[in-house]
Amino acid sequence: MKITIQDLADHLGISKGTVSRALRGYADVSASTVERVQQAAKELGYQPSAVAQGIKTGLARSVGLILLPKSRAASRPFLMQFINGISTSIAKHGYTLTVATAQSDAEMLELHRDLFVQRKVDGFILPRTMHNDPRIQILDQLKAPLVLYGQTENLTQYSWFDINQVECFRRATTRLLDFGHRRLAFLGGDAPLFYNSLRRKGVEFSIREFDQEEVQLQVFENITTVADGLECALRLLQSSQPPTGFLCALDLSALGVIRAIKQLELIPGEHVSVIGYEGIPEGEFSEPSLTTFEVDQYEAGFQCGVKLMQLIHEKGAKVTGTLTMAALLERDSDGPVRFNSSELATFIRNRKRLLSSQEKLHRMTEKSLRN
Amino acid sequence: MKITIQDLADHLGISKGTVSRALRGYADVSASTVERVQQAAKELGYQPSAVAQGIKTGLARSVGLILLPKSRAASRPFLMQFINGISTSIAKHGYTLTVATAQSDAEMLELHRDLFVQRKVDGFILPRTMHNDPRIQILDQLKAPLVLYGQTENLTQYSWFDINQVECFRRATTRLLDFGHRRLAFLGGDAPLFYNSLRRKGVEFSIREFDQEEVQLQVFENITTVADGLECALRLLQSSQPPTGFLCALDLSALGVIRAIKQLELIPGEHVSVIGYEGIPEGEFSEPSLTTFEVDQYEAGFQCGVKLMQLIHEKGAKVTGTLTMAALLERDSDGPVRFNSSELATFIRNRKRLLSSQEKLHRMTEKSLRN
DNA sequence: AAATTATCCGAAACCGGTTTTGGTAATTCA
DNA sequence: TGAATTACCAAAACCGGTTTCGGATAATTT
Repeated sequence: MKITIQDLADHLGISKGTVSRALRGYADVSASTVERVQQAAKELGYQPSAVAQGIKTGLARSVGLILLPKSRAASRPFLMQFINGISTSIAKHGYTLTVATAQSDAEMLELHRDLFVQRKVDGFILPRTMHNDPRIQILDQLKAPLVLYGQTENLTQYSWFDINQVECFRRATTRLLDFGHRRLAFLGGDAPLFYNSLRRKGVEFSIREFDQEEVQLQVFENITTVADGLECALRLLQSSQPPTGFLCALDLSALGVIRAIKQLELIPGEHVSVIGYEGIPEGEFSEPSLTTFEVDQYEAGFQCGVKLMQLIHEKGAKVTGTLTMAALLERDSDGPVRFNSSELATFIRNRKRLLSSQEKLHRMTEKSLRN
Repeated sequence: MKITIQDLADHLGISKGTVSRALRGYADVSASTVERVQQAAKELGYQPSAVAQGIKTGLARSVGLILLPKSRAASRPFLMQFINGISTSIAKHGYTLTVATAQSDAEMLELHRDLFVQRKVDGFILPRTMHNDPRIQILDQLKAPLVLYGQTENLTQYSWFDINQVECFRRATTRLLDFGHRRLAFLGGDAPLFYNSLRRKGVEFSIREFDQEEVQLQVFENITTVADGLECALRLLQSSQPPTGFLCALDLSALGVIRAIKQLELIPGEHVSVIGYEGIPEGEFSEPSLTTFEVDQYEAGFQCGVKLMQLIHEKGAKVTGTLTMAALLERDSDGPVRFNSSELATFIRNRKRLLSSQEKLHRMTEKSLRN
């Protein structure tokens, strides 16, 4: 069924070495022979086995991407686009993407080692970089080419691609400060991941630049889901000194904050401001729509793929780092401060007290409308 | 750097054939030699090259999954879990998952052919089955093992896994009918995909079973996003005979419908009922929470992987089909009918007229609360 | 003790390619 | 016209494994 190079050679009455050299573009094959071979290859549908090629070249023509789907619920909305970017860029070199999942950190490290030692992949893309990322240590030992999606320590030794998240959060924070907010909360994401400290750093930079002592910042970590954001914001807003502005490391937690604000009968973007990061589609349709930074995950994957191809193919290629900016989507979940923290606290307390009377009013309205 | 079987043989002072037979568990190797070889392999970190193994066995030990990320915005929230399921089940056989993306239907078909002919994969998992799926035709010609995630024509010839979507939508529809809804809308998804006709069929089955003539159904297709659902529902609800119950092929469009209902100042689950399908996380946190069917994408991927491994490894393995049920999450977006279609139409018209007066009232309330 | 059988392993063939080597025929050059 | 290139291709080695084959040794059987 599957046609081999020997079949093709027999069919043409020439040696398989010549067939190979013809297809690989060696100079010592006559133009006419090259023509005949290519023609026959097309007719018979011959394509060399990547497996057999790999044995001599030492390359598997595949790059590895290992994912850690911690909880079953964890959905990564942009995985598709990230994969698409990688796949598109490496396809130009005849490469494919090998994806595997690990259920624990230990298994993840083992998988990296095994895939490379078994020569199933020629290199790796490492998403979600951690502090002192253990994957890097292992792959360094094996001298495996790698590209980081995200930053880490010792950045000059590796190729990497990242969004300038420090700058994003500096800008987001300055935006809220310019709006007049003085009491802010930063809801950080996964603490062990490097991005988290970058985003936090951006917030702190901005506040330091602003150098007005009255600015206050509360920092939280591991707020990664809508539920987390909802719970955290509810608690903060009902405290004696609620923040009037929320900087969220993740859109998901920002959506939770918006929900909390609405749950307290406040208006997001008016009474309390929220800014997210990532640009998930739900942010566009939430009420109000979410001010956030739009990250182009396709581009991220594409660039990582390009860099990895360089490392693998260009001998003596130097490692490169790239930092790009995400676009700020100025939408409706933030705006000029209306109450300062104390006023907001009072407002929320009163709201609560009068909630029942308002409900009564609302029910009256309902009834009058129905009749 | 990388240690080969020859290195290992030299180190032990035996032939590489014996090393190979020892590691592959042949009977004609003494227990002591097997022990020595395994020990040395572990010490030296030897693992056979999958590439070199593949040339003799003819297997790449990888399965293909080709994705079509039509638009850049298309996020598949459950891709991660689906991949996780596949990867986990095939890892038991030493297999990995090769993922590639195509930008057009033609490129997708080409990719299937190329990956198999180049022996980069031993078989495929085909998600999102279509009517007369062209992928199947191509892979049949190549005699490539395949497993469908979803159904299609000629089902007895292939291994497949699917949710019983007919039954899900039959149940959802009967639920609305039992709630007293008599005017229904079905918002279908991607028309060319097979699932769409199944879900519609379930709705129609239920209505036929119910055999009351006064039940009316409107059917729409290609409603795949929140925006689509919002737009479609807004239009329908403002018509002269609005549906009181919406059956949505996708959670995303159901969320759009909920938004439309709220936009018209109606209460989802009271004035209008909505049922979705898929179980995306946002459905749990929407207001009201979305009644929907929860699909276990991990399990789907896992079963597809298991079936494909059977086809590849068990000679003469028979194809198998599996149909499972998704769990109905009874949440708050549906309930007993309150108005029939005509009443609802009147209600919506009046609402609109009185909206300004209500707003006035609302602003008054606001003011009184603030003071 | 001789013949037979098991046990174990080395040697070699093989998988499907790539790359090197070497030889023949056609050209070019002196 | 003879020598030196050049152009082209067959043959063979090689990549890192697996698998077959056959032989030497040890263990049984007769």
